Amino acid sequence: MKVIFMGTPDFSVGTLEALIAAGHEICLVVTQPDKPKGRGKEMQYTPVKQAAVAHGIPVYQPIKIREAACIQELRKYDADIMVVIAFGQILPKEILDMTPYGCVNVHASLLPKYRGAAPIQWSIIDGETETGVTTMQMDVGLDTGDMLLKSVVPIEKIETGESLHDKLAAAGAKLCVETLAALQAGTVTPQKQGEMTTEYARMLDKKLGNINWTRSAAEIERLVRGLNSWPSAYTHMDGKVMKIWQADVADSTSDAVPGTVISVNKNDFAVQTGDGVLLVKQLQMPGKKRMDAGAFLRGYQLAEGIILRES
RNA sequence: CGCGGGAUGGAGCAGUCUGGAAGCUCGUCGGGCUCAUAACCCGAAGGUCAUAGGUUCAAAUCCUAUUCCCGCAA
Repeated sequence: MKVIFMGTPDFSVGTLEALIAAGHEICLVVTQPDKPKGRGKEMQYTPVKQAAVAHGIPVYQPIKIREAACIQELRKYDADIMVVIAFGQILPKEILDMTPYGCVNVHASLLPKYRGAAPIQWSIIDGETETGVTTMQMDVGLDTGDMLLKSVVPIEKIETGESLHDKLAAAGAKLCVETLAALQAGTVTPQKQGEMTTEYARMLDKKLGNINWTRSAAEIERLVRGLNSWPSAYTHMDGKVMKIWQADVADSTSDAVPGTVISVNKNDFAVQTGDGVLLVKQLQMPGKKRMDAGAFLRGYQLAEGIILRES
């Protein structure tokens, strides 16, 4: 089919490539405007733009897609369908209705659960045992469109936000190709999501990673995994930010106040939480690389009894 | 030119301000002790102190340039 593809981050790239590989004609790629990024504040292409350029596909980067001029621009391509995946802007009804097959969205959860911006990480933080990807026929609501196909992905015990992101991106790419084929063949029946009250997976921000030690060790461990590798969970030691990249829940406990380092071992150290003890396995200090707790302890000689705080 | 930290045996760090013998906690290898050990004791190997210049009697340390890594902010 003749496809207009809309997407921005890494998550979208696999699907774009899969559509190309499946033989669809991508007549236009729409992505967010380039922004200064990184340490030098250099302008950088979005991951989707990089891929599009590599494939020689025209790129369109509107600041506001809902403006009339932008809508006119899209009309010129006379596409059969639009595929939208993590684009980052809300599409107006005019665009949703523009093509014969409408707009298909790939969402990284089993709808209607985890609608919204950060379904991947929240499914880990909440302790779900499985998640997946869903394709839907977009409507004006946020992730409320009728569902087309689903693919289930289990969440492993050691799953991180990043590892799950990669799995779902791959699953989404595959499912999107299948969805287009099914739409074209007319073998798929859109299914209502229902009006169940569902919580939106709100956008991640840095503050979310600030560990509240009065939570349970199990919750903190899930937070650490879910926010790895972005934006990361962290706490403060001696006024410095300590990012925690990997941790385990220990069986032991103590009556120390939450946040207290209750024991320092050879390859990790134990922190009292509101419920249970967390073993810190891998961490990072400002200006330093990620390192195993064992390596950290050799250089820093952490003292038992020190208290980790939220600020 | 957004702000800032860093580069020292295999790992993590100290030493740099106030130039003058390469240090600490580990790891590795050998030996010892032990029923045994990730524990303990003894010993050993291993570093052009990121790179290139400069100052000096003398540079990890001071000056200049370069490369690479990272935190914040966006």
